[in-house]
Amino acid sequence: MAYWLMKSEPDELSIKDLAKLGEARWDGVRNYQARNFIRAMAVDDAFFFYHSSCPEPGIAGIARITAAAYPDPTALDPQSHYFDAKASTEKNPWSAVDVAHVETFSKVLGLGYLKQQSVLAELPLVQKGSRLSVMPVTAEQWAAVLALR
DNA sequence: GCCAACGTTGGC
DNA sequence: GCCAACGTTGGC
Repeated sequence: MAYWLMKSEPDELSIKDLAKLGEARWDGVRNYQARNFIRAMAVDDAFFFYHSSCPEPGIAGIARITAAAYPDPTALDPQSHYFDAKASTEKNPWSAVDVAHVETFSKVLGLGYLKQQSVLAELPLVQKGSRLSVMPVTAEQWAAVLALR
């Protein structure tokens, strides 16, 4: 089992939204590096749910993968914000996974706080200029963040 | 709203 | 293949 971190704008999907829904499709990833990580995910992999572009950026909880990567339908939907005119049913370069809520942290672990943790120094999230929205997390990093809850 | 940093596009 | 211009991300 592998560990990951994925960013979501809480205006679009927050950890509370996911808790209410139980399960959701994680779509709209439009970056090849992030997509490759999406494709490497397996059912029951866990990930940190990160809130980005919001008043309190940080890790808000945990979710898990319930369906491995499949073609992202939003790329084919002209009504979607994530529509990609170059994508087709036969050739859709984008992938989505299904996810389920596991845990909402009692407090958001803020980005500034995470940056203070030396054990997380290698995590792209805390590195200057990194905009990667899906990234792998090592077992050591995973355990370290759990201990901060 | 600002802006640094990155990714993508497209001319050559 | 290079690289300038542009668009996007995301913290502040």
